[in-house]
Formats: sequence, structure tokens, C-alpha cells
Amino acid sequence: MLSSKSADNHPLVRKLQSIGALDREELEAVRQLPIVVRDIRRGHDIVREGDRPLQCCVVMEGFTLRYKVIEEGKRQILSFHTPGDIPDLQSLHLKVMDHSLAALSPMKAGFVQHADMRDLCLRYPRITSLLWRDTLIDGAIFREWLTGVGRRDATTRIAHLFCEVYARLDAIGLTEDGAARFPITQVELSDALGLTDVHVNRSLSVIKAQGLLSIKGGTLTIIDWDRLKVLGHFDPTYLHIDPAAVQEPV
Amino acid sequence: MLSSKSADNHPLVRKLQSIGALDREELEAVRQLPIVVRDIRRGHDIVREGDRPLQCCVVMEGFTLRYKVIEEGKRQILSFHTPGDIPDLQSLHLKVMDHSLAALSPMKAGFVQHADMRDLCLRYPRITSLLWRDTLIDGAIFREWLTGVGRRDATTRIAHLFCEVYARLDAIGLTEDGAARFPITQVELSDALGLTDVHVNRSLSVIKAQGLLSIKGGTLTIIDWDRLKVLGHFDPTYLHIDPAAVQEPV
DNA sequence: CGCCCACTTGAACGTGTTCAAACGTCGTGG
DNA sequence: CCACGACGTTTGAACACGTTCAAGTGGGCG
Repeated sequence: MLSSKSADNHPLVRKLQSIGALDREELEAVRQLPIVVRDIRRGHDIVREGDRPLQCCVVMEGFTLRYKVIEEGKRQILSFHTPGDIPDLQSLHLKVMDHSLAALSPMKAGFVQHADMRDLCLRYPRITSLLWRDTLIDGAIFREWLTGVGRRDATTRIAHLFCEVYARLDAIGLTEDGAARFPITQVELSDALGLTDVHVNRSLSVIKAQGLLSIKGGTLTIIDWDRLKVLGHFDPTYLHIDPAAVQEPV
Repeated sequence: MLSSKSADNHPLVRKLQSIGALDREELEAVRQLPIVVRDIRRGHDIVREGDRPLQCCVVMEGFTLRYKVIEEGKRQILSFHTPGDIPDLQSLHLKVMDHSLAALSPMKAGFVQHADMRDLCLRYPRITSLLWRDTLIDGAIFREWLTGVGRRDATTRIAHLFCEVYARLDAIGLTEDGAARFPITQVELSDALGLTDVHVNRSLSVIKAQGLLSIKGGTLTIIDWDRLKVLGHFDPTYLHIDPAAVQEPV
């Protein structure tokens, strides 16, 4: 589960290459996108439910999450996002945000005007397709999460989530020797998995005790990938990672 | 919650009009799409997880559902689809199906070749945008379901689902006097809501006993929309139905 | 040093599950 | 026309996974 690939310093370019192919000219067009980068502090909202943004947000460094708050004050985390992701790309075609976007860690957010994004899409249909594809993968991940929350038990869900996070980080080259930066609290885990923090704590302890993974100080380390995959019933098909972009070791 | 709109006999056209605006030429192009219609029997699969389809499926009449089966033989229903929907539109950009598509009721499925779909998109960028928008709404519905399954109790989830189904049917003109055709079993409900059929039965009985809705013989009747909405914490924003396409009664 | 935040642990509880049986209805065939 | 089977719904009772409430621990940072 290691991958070596052309390291582009632009997170968006690297991400797009992980899910599909673009030619030199198209890549250059992506690099030329006007983008304004801002530092965001951990926990701060970037866009809120009900907003009507005129720009979208590229994760340049760090991590974000999307979430909904419901009446009783409970929260459901909908997704996590890694560098290169555009977590609110949907706002290009859905005027009103139906959920919020926040920083999971201290991060750098790059803002691109919708108008510039639309220009890019009009000039490069293949970029349109690839961005569309990206939002479709987003949907595929929701389906997998829905299945987990609806039909899998706590331990399986936890294992599955770490498998997914690791696989996605690996696809964009952010893993090293089975370890990756991923600073998440147990409360956040529980809000993502539809569990309580207490129960996450107990189930996660068991997984750790079995020597499958360690998560400490913001670093996730996979100790036994094969057994973790089995425990989490993890099959990465739904991530639709371009096989051409990943070199699985023999 | 009634809507009168230009009734087009092409389900896809009607559906697209419910989520956005197209001009005369674009509508005509959609109508001209080569499409092969087939009758499908209730419960039969249309596409299966692992397939690599070269066409996508437009619901012409009746209903479909998407689902995943997990290891232990359990099933999670991911979505329901009404006439005009293209439940596997994602296959245009994601080669491998990560879930299956089946008929919820006896239905007519229209098949459109991916090649024809791509042609249409290349010639009409606004149609591309609208179809993209449609898949984004699909994603928004997944997010809402995820939130429900993750954080809401059984009664709320059930009420919410019926609100959603009714609102969507209303948007495409398939309701009449607070009633709509929607033939679903309690087992299917439970697989959609992440519950057991036994528990759905009990919770649904309570909702019926409170006089909020009736569901019998394949017909869903909303008896008290306001109270049902409150019970289900239903806010239709996430459906992103084009306000211009719906006339809410005063 | 002291506070805050995340994590940990214990014990009682409850929502939803599991297993099992019975009931009703509809369509089919004798 | 009735018997039968299939399927969906209903009901009961025991059980369990995960929750809730509460208290305590540990580490990082001002």
C-alpha cells in the first residue's frame, strides 16, 4: 500500500491526477486558476449551512470536515477532506449550502471564484468531466458511510473509517511507511460514525489492543493492514481511485 | 404542497424542469435522446455491483432503488428513484458500479447509451451542468440520509423518509390530493432506514395511530403534513428543488 | 503551576434487535 | 368456489449493543 508518483506541488493537480488523467495543457490550466489562500484555525467554519457562496474552497494543507447539526444539538460529520479536495465544489451548482464545512486541523484553504471555475470548465470539457467525477466519488463515499452507519457494528465502522482515510491519503502521496498525519479526536470519530464518544473509546481500545493500528499525537499508523481491512470489511472499489495513478507493491 | 406545472410527457424532461431551467432547443435535444424502453419486474436487478455498464437507465414509469449488500447478508438501501431519475448516471464517469440498482415496483426502464449521453453533454454545456446538478442533489440526499441513520431515532427517520418521498413526488407532479403511489414494504423501509422490519412495524404503527399518514395498497397518503414535517424534522432545502418549478400554495 | 481538553473507566439504563409464532390478504390452481 | 401457498404484517418476550450519566486520569500549553 505504498505509491510513488510524480509529485506536483499543487495539491489540486496532484489530487486530480489521482482520480484521472489530464494532459499537459489541462494541467497547466488548473495550475493557472486564480486562487487566494488563507490560514484557517482548527474547528473554525469555512462555509455554513444556509450560505450562498460565490467561491469554492480547495484544501491546500491540512484537513477539513463537513457536518450537519440537527435539532437536538447533535452533529453528524458527513466527510473528511484531504489536500487537493474541493469539499464544497457542489456549491458551483447548488446555490444554498445544505451543511457546513469546517477545519479539522489548522489548515490552508485556497479560494477559487465560481466564475473562474466555470470558465475553466467551459474551456476544458475533460476538466469538467474530471471534476464531475470527483463529486461522484464524493457521493460514492457517502453511500459507503451510509451502509456502514446503517448496517455495520461499531468496531467494523471504526476499522473501516481508518482504512478509508489511509487509502485516500496514500492515493495522494501523504503516507510514509504505513503512517500518515491525521489529527482526529474521538468525539469527531463518534460524530462521523453515528456513535457516542464513550463507545468509540471502548471499541477503538480493543482494535488498538489487537495491534491493528495506533493513533496518537495526530498520527495514524497502520500496524496490520490486512487484518484491519478484514475487520473493517474494507474494499476500496468505491473510492474509484484511478488504478493508473497508484502502484500497488507486489 | 401542491404544484401545477407544464406537464411534459417525457419523464426526463419533466424531471429536469423540476430542478432547473432549459431552453426550447435544449429540451428538444433531451427529447431526441435515443432511448430503449424495457419492462422490469418488481425486485429484479437492473445493474449490479461490479458491472461496467455502457448505458444508463432512465426511470420512465414506476420506482427503483439502489442498494448494497454486505458480508453478513444484510442490505442497505441507498436511495429510491422516481420517474425521470437516472439512478446510475454516475456510471458515465465511474466505470465500476459500487452498488446495485433494482426495481422497487413493476416499472419501465429507458436505456440511453453513454456515448449518446456524452454527445449531448458536449453539445449542450447547460445540460451537462443540469445533469451534474442532478448528481449533486443525489449526493445531498445521501448526506441527509446519513444524518438520519447516524443521529435520529426510528420514528423521526420514518417520518422524514415519507416527507422526502412525498416532496419529491410532488415536485414532478405525481401527487394528487395529498396522496401518491409508492408501493414499499416494511422490510424495504427497514433496509433503507438502518432498522429491523419489526421495529419499523412498531414505530410506523404509532405514526399511523397518530393520524399523520396512511400507507396501504401501495398508496401513500399524507393526512397531517405539518405535524409529519415536525415529527420528521423535515426541511426540504437539501432537495434543492428549483423554486421556480414549484408553486407552493399560500 | 494550573487549567483545559481529550481520553478513560464504571455502572445503570434503554432503544432497537433477535427469535419465534401467528395473522391477513391476494393470486393461483385444483 | 374453495384450498393452498407466498408474502407482508403484526405481536410477544428475552436480549444486547450502544447510550447515558458521572467521575476521574493524563498530557500539553500558557
